[in-house]
Amino acid sequence: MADPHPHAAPARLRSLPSWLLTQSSLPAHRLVADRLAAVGARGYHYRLLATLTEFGPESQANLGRRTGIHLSDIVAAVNELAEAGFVDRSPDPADRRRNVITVTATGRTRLDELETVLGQVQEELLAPLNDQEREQLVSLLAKVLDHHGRL
Amino acid sequence: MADPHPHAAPARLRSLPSWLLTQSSLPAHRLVADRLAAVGARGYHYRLLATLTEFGPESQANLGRRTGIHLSDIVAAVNELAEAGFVDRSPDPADRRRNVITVTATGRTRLDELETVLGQVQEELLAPLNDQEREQLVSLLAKVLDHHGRL
DNA sequence: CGGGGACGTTGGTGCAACGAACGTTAGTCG
DNA sequence: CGACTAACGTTCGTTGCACCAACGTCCCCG
Repeated sequence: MADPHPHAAPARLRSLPSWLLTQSSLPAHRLVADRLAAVGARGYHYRLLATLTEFGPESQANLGRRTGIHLSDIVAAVNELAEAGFVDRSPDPADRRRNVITVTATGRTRLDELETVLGQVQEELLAPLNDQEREQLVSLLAKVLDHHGRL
Repeated sequence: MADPHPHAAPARLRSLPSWLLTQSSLPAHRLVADRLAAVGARGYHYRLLATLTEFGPESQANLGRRTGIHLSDIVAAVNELAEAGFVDRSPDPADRRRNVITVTATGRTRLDELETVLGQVQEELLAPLNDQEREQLVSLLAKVLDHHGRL
């Protein structure tokens, strides 16, 4: 037996934050996408519904800024949500350039549904961490995220 | 002024580990890709060079397992590295299915070079974190990563 | 009232991860 | 020894997400 762990990653990578970050984002993303797909949703849907219920009706441009979703992708996602009856898209009477997006009652139900799914995903994703470690991770990542991009 | 922070992300997202992970992996990935591109390299190159210098010559399949890079992508990356003279690809006399990849002297120099670049990237990426926090982050992410996929 | 700038929409690009298929070679087991 | 299974390397193609470019519409301000 030459190497007891022929699959082990090199130490240089295992201590490289940027690598750890991008690598662990893969299972995270996959889990989220799969579980949401199982109920016919996408990550964008949750992001939008969550933002709308927290801040109230907003324009698509603002939704893009809050969620980090590109404007052109917002269009498609809102189309899907509107078609399913989860949100309402209506022109802003005060500014006819804008569309005002509003969550519907069934949209709020949908959000709850997705929230349950995502709760299970977090559990699966962070299984090896205890509660304190999870809080630490969230806090650390939030700091990093704040430092780049969004305020 | 209705909302002092029209760009702020909703609290639901800001406390959702899977979202924080995928979001913060974006600047990380972008920084790495850009800085490496500036010296004519890609993330794959560093991963491969680091693995080879740490474990010695290995087959492409094993490199794939260690680095998490898909076999078909290994081919292309090794082509690039070999063409630049950073690695040597030769058939394994003991097993003619395999290619044995070996780092060259200039390859080791190249690794040092990339390591310097990546060091600066980490600094930039983790700027808001102190040393202890960085260690925590690395430790937490390693746990998560170990739990999924690679041992 | 003219011009710069924001908004929404469409269509297309780039890239990393992944999947499928194939020829070749090793190891195994009747 | 002969057949079957599995691993390796290679090529080609696909997917999914973030992003860019261009356009028409409309607001606001000087």
